[in-house]
Formats: sequence, C-alpha cells, structure tokens
Amino acid sequence: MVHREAHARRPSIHDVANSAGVSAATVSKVLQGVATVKPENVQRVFDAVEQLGYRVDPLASDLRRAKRRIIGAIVPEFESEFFGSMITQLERLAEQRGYALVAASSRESEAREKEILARMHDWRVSGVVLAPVRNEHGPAAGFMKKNGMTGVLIDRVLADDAFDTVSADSVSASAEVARELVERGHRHILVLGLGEQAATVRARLESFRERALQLAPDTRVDVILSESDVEPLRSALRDYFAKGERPTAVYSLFLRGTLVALSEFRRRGWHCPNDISLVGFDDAEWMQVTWPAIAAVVQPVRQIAIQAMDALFRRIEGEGGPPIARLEPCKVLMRESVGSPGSGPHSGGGKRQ
Amino acid sequence: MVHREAHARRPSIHDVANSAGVSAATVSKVLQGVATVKPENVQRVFDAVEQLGYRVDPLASDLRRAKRRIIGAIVPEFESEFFGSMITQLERLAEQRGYALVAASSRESEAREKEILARMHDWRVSGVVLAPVRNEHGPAAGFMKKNGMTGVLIDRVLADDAFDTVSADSVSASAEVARELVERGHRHILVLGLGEQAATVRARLESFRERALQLAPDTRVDVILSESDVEPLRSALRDYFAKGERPTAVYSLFLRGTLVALSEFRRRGWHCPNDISLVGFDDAEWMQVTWPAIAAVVQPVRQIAIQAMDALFRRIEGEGGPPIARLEPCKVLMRESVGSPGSGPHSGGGKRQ
DNA sequence: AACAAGCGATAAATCGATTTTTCCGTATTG
DNA sequence: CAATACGGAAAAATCGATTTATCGCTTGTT
Repeated sequence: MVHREAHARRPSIHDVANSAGVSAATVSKVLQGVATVKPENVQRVFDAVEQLGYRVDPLASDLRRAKRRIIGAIVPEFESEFFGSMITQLERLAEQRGYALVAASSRESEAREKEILARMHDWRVSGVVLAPVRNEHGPAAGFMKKNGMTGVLIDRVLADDAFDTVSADSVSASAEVARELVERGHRHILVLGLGEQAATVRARLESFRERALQLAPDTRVDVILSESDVEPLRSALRDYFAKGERPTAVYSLFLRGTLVALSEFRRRGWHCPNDISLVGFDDAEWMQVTWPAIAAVVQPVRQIAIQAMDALFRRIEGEGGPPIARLEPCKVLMRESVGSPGSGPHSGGGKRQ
Repeated sequence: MVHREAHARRPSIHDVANSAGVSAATVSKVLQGVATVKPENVQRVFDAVEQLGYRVDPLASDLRRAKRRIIGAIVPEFESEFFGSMITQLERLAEQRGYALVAASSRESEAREKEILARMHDWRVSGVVLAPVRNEHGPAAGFMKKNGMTGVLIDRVLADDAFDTVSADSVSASAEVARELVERGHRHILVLGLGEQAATVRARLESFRERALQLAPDTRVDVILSESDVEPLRSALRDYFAKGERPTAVYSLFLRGTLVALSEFRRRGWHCPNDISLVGFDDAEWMQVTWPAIAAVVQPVRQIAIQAMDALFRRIEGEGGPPIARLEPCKVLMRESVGSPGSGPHSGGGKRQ
C-alpha cells in the first residue's frame, strides 16, 4: 500500500524545490544554467534532481515560454522510401537543435493537409516543414500565410512568394535523362506523369522535351498524364500500347508510374532493355537488385532535409528578407533498364503471362 | 499599426470570455458541452468563438487534465513500406479517438529507443505503441515497466509478462512456406535471417524446419544468420555459393535479406525460378511488378495496427487482467519466383554481369 | 416569514513550468 | 553614519486551459 505510491505521480519542480530546501524559481534557474545561484544551492538542486529522478515537463515548460520547441512535418504519405527517409532526416536535424519533430501524413489529400496544419497551429509549433500534396498554391500554404506561421515548403514546389522552398532540381535531371536517351539513339519516347502537381511535373516534362528536341529535332515525345490517380494512368498506358504505339523508351516522372510501366511491360512480355528502355524519376532500394536494374533519378533527400531545416531555423530565429527558392541537384543513374533501341533480340509482342 | 495586431497573438479562452461577456469557466463549459449553461450564453460564446476564430490549445488543456491526449509510436525505421504503413494506420486510429500520434524512429538502436521512450514519458503520453528493435526484453520495455507507462508491443515480439503484444503469425506462415516449397519438390533449402531479433527469427526458422522435415524427412535446410547488419549476411551468402552449395530454394526471413538474395543471384547470373526459387518474408509493392514477381509472406499491417490500438486504449481506460499475446494471420503469396527444381532451363552458373 | 434547495455563473485554485518583482541582508560609498 | 548598490533567493505573476469552491438569486417547503 505504501510502495504503490512509487508509480503514482512524477515529481514536479516543486518536489525538487522542497527536497532541496529552495524555491521552485531557484530550481528552474539552476536547470537553465543561470549564474546567479550560490554553488552550494546548485549542488543541493542537482542532488535532489538526481535522487528524485526529476525531468522537466517539456510541454509545461513550453507553455510559459512564448514558442514551443516543436517542429511539425507534413508529408503526403509515409509508405515510400523517399518520404520515409525524409522524415528520418528531418527528425534527426530537429533533435540536434533540441526540438521535437511531430510528423503527420496528409494521405494525398489537400483537405487533410489543411486540417493537420490547423492542428499544428493549435499546438503552437515553432515551424513547419510542409511537403504539399499538389503544389505551393494549395490551401495549406494559404492557411500558413494567413495565420503568420513560419514554414518551409519542400519537394513538389517551385518557388513561393511567402515561404522558402527546397526541392530537387528535377528540371536539370530531366534534361539529363533526355540527353542520355537521345544519345543512345532513342527517337520515340513516352513520358508518364501525374498531372496533380501541375507546375513541377510540367517543368520536368518541358525540360525533357526541350532538351530532347534540341539534341535531335526529329524526336517524338509522347505524353500520358493522369490527373490524380494511378489507375487511370495504367489504363491509358494499356490503351496506348494496344493502339500499336511502340516507343523505344519510357521516362516516368514519378515512382508509382515506374511501377505501372514495369507491370504493363510484363503484361505484354516485354523485357528491358531489349524490348524497351525505362528510366524512372525517384530511386528505390529494390531497383538495383532486380534484373535488369532500373535506371533512376536519385533525389538528394539528405540535402533537401538539411537545407529545409536550415532555412526554417533561420526564419524561426527571426531572419528577414525575401523567400529563397533552393534547388538541390539530383543524380541520374543509368542502369541496365536502359539500352539502345534495336540492339537486343526483340521478343516481339506476344508471350503473355 | 493597428492591423499589425492581427497576427500578434492567438485568442485565448479569456479573449473569448471577454468578447462574449462571460467568464472563462463558462466558455470552457460551453465548449465541453456541459448542460448547465443558459442557452443565451451558449450562443454568445459560440458567436465569440466564431468571430475570433478561437481554438483551444490542446497542450494547455492537457496540462490541467491528468492525461494528455497523445499516443507515442516508436518504430525501428521509417523507410520501409511495412513500418510506413504501420505508422499511417496507427495515426488514423489515434485520430479517430481524438488523440494525436507522435511518431519517432529508433533507427535500429536500442539506446535511442530508450531515449525516445524517456522523452515520451516526459511528454506524459497516455500510451505507447512500441515496435522494439530487438525483442520484448530490451531496455525500452524495461523502462516502460519501471515507470508504469501503459503500452503495447508489436512486430518483433512473441509475448510479454507486462504488456500486451500484437504480431504477425510468422510461425504459421513459415510452416506454410515450407509446405509450399517441399510440395513443389524442393529438398535443399537455404534460410536467411537476422539473428538480432532472436526469439522471433528462431521461431520462424524452427517452424519452417519442422514442417519441412515432417513433410519430407530427407530435406536439407541450411541456415545463414547474421547478427545485426546486412553486409555480413551478403558476404556469408557469397561464400556459401562460392563453396559450390546449390540449394534449389531460398527463404529469406526479412525484407532486406530478400534484396541481398536477389542481388547475389544477379551476380551469379541466376534467374528465378529456373535456376533457384525465392520466397521472402514481408511483401513490397515492387515485388509484383518485377520479372519474375517475387513470392512473399504478406504481413497483416492493418490488422496489427487495429489490434494494437484496441488493446492500448483498453489499458488506457483502465482495463485490468493479464497481458494478452495476439497473433494475426499472414497471407502467403506464391508468385513466379517459386517453381519446381529442375523444371526450367538451367543457366548454369556463369554469365556474370 | 424563514430556511433549504437548486440553478447559473463567477472567482479562485490548479496543472508544471518560467519570468518578473520584491525583499532581505551585506558591502560600498560619500 | 546614513544612503545606495548589489548579490542571492523567495514570492508572485504568467502561460492557457480545467475544475472546484463560492456566491447571488429564485423557487419551494413548512
């Protein structure tokens, strides 16, 4: 009955104060390293803290301070390697600065994105790293603006007039992919994309097309865009192939598009790179162990996270000036899924399943 | 100068009280739906809330209430599909009950796991869903026990004497994989595993071996275990093949092992299923679009999340009784990477790169 | 007419910290 | 020797809510 009390309540700063025979104010000062405390009392406080196993309640502490040492992070989903390691990096960087990272997923919904943002505002987070579902003009960014929140936009963004932005330089990367493909002799290339993220996707696409035509004006670039979902893309691609279209290479502007392309190739019994070449935007661990290994544009996750946190903390610390749009260079890994058209034995079209 | 105030400070409950001409206590009661308030005042409060755009500060609110409406979730990593969708599900379920989910990754470190747990304890979370790095006997679970935290252990656990556990029934699944392989005629099977998670892995392994030998006593089951890292496993596997060992099937007990197996097959120019069959524990989206599609044991992520949250909230609401160890059934998807030994044209051993 | 009961609402206490103000000695200064 | 300065610590205010205690007023009972 007596021992049961052990688990009852965590010691508060007052318990420490009592135990050390000083006031709560003094305890607080000691723990924050304020110099105007007698060494003897400092020792008594530390002893009491040790003996009671006291730890500051960060939420109560933050309640009194104006800002809370919490950073919010919002990503469209947790399932992909890209956002997964993004969150990991952001978490690491926030902790390094003594902040806690609270992550949430918008599950590809702009409505939810705004809800989460409102919740984070309720939490009085110091700042937010937002990877918007669509682009920098969504309702979430508007909410942040309206409520004077400090934040940084990443990934599916180009530039914004209110917030710093950090994203992969997918435009240069796409041009490089174009060069790689054209130089290998490809003159009929299909590009797959998701229209949702309007500006970003369009920029990638235009950059790709421009470079391709610049290097070989007779290049034919077909495009299949799906508005928001992947399934329409799959059926559009199926129709496209069924019509007899036969590009020699496919460039997918997003990861799931790469999966769709691969599965459609399978359906038709085509193999990379002999029957068709494939490059995907966004890398994944499995891409280098399959046969063939899939060529991919690797996004600089770590760099994006570092730059984003850097910019965010600058703003938190009150730095002014116009918003900065940062682009981090990608790496293009040309793996075995890319070859020259007609270099290998075509397997024709048949041999389903 | 006047309008600048707009962004200055969020309205507090006192601002609402002033604006509505009532006391803060009344505002609080109205917002919590207490009946003993005059309808007229209810209306005034709602009007003021609306007009000021007031929202309660959940952290301040939780400070006064005993428990905070926060659930902590700790997973070994964010990068994998498995834990990614686990977090997504847990987030969804916590929000459904009006709780916020705060997720953190232990990055496969038991030390960090304990640190995070301590931090969550500092936050006074109502409960924790812990996916331990190693198993249920780690320091983190000990910490939870010692501090009287309420929590549920998931994934790499069997059963615990203090906490409810929920995990995939990998034992039955492994037995089923054994059956599938033996029935197809495999008599020499290599199993790959990570020793770190001792009990879980051992259980899978034993169950597999037992069923295999029961169905065909002449079956040879080789085992390669690596303690904690993947690279040693890779080199062990390389040595194993270099020695001339030639199993007809490989069963990997964890996802990255499946990747290692695939990449070693590539090195040697072996193709599934003609040269060797492959089954992996843990499914991933890409496995069904590669050629061949990779056979896998699919863990019931959603079910695990649901059961874990269910158990957790039961404990939070004070339900007593001994801890329950729950097992959720897996699905075994035999895809194209599995065939019968010697059924296809062997490509021998050469043809590297 | 006096007192208890009940309703609605407010004032005050509380949660666990930080920050500002006040206060009490001691030391310095003119 | 009186006046001021200062170091160190306690007391009190504060953050933004919830909860308890209290109060004034109406209604009902005897």
